Amino acid sequence: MKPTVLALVGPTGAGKTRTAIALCDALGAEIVSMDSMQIYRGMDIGTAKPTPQERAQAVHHMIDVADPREIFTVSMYRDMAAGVIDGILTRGRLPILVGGTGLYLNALSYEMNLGEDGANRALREELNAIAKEPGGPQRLHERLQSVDPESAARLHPNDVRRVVRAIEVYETTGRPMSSMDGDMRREGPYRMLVYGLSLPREQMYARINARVDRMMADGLVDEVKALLAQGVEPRREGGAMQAIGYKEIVAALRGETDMDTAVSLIKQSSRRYAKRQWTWFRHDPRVQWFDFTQFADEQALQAALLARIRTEMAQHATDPAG
RNA sequence: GGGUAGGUUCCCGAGUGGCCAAAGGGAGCAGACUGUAAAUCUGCCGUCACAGACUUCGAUGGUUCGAAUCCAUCCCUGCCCA
Repeated sequence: MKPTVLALVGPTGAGKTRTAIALCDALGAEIVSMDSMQIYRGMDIGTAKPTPQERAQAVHHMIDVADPREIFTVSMYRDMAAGVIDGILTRGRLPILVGGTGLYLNALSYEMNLGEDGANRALREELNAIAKEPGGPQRLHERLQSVDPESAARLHPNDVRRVVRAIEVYETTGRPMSSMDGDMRREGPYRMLVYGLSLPREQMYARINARVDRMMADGLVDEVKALLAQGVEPRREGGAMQAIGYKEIVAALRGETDMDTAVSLIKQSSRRYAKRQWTWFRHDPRVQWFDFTQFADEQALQAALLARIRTEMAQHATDPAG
């Protein structure tokens, strides 16, 4: 019988952090953060990382485990988080995945073929160089077409990143990525119970805007300065500085925009990000949604969520097919 | 009061007689997503009974087979002179 793992997902600002903490005591659970940016040390304000006080209320994992000067990837996340989850289970506790990075949830949910071959950096750079030439994206797409027509048909020629990765997979494994589809869809080692927190679009956007203002008041600019002083590269593709709230402040610090513009850009990207998360999770059939407007207050929602979790865990325990 | 530059679809901004529902960008909306994922990519974007029709380019009137584009008057805005 696969061990049960809980997941609490939803767009930014939906209240995942607080709700998860409230759940932990009652369930004997430990939080495994599922956030691609809270991973990095020194990025606290802009990522809305749980505060020290919050972290004292429940055990948190997968926060501050990466150096912002390094690039932390999905597969690294998957490997490290899997170890953490197994440790929690071994201690007889319940892991609860909390965060808004959909890809990370899937990496833990399915046997995604991430781990077999490391990124082929040299080849990737070579392909990326081709992509920058005029007509390059088209030529890359044609190249993929000749070795993996199925993936090529799936990918838009402008989707350079994915085209490059598909070529890379073929070149390094000798197998087209599309032939691995079956492997990648296979269920992973855990039985996932996924819950989603949501609220109406307007409220969500209003909360995001307010949260960004609070981040500025809390010293986001200084936080970014500290990261830069520490040697974090401001312009690298990938890694910490592509985080919303950080790249915009960097631009302002360099005088490319003024601070007011930066703040409104942060709000805007955050809203769009929330929309993308919403799109992602809404299309995940496993998610059971809890909308804040359907409950009198936060406590009522938490109580309902807790009741649902208990019911489903009990069912699972008695389900021989489980 | 005089001069001057202008008023274009949610915003910015092309367009100077037909090829214009009107380039391009932004915003917005929708979608995708398998080792960068808070990233990246895609589609839609005047209205409708949608292979067509209808209403738009400050307002009104005019020239013309035909106008966002030409003319007249008016309204408004920026700048300069008084």
